[in-house]
Amino acid sequence: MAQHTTPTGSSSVLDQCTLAGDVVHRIMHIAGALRHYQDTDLAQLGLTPAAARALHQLDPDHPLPARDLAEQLGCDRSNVTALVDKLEQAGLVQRRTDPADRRLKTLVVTDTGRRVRDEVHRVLSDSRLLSGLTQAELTTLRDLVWKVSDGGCPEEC
Amino acid sequence: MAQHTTPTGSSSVLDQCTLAGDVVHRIMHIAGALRHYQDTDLAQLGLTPAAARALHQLDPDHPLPARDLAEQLGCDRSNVTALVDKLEQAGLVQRRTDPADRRLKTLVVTDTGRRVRDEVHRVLSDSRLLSGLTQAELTTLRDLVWKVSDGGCPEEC
DNA sequence: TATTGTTATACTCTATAACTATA
DNA sequence: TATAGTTATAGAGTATAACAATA
Repeated sequence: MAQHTTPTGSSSVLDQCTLAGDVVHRIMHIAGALRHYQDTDLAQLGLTPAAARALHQLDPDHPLPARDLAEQLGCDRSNVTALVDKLEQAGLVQRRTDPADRRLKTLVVTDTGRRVRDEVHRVLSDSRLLSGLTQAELTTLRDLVWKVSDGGCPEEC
Repeated sequence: MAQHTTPTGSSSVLDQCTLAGDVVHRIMHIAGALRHYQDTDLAQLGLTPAAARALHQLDPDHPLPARDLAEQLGCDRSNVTALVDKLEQAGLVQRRTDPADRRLKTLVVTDTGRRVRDEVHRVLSDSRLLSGLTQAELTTLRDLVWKVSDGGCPEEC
């Protein structure tokens, strides 16, 4: 890290308490707690967080080339190799060379992988942290987070 | 990772669409996007994410022993050493041995550190992702996330 | 030539264990 | 003996660059 000199006249204003900034801080705090619970539970399934999320992204009914998994995970192709290595060694995924384009290796979820993936999904959907909200509050919160993440209509699900 | 055998009779039920589970997924998605923006902006300040968050935790007006910073960051003492090394090399923080207990080293934020910390705070409060919400929706969202994170009353801030 | 998957390599973040200097 | 900070080390995650096989 380089020696730091004073940036252009930054004010010392502490706008800690803007409404939106406060929401951002709280969301990050909640997400951190959620991730902590998730990672602990994923470890009990014998999976590292990244491997579990890779398995979760795979669709058992529509095998995917590794390139596409990398894109879905938002990481480089080179990382997928190690993740799939782990999943393959655990018997959850199989690599199959695509006969139509032998450069591609499609990732097939095994029967065991299917079951573990369901458990991973359960872990990633665990909502014990939201248990303090009423059903009405949950619905309101869902609509708001959907609006933020711009995911379309909640009814589609 | 160990060879995986079938766990106890797990159902193949796809409860992807429970209300609360959906909210959890969305929160994680939003938090990931927020973190992506934050880490990019923090890098432009010449700071790694962890170093920036360490600086952010420090109170310029109330120097803190490294042990307490570790606790606030939720990580081990041993990691704080490297983080503070970076901050000290960047001229943002100084280590001072506590004369009352020479085992302690208190972390003093320099004048430059104060200014950079303000910028870090601005980055961590950046709410461009929430710009699609009305003021009323923001207020509702704040109340809900406060209730989830059980942080007390919003008015205190 | 361009693309896929792989390998080699490096950096960040985090944890554990052992060491030191203080108390 | 107990605690604070440090060091050494290891694992996980992610990135870039170069390579072999294939298109």
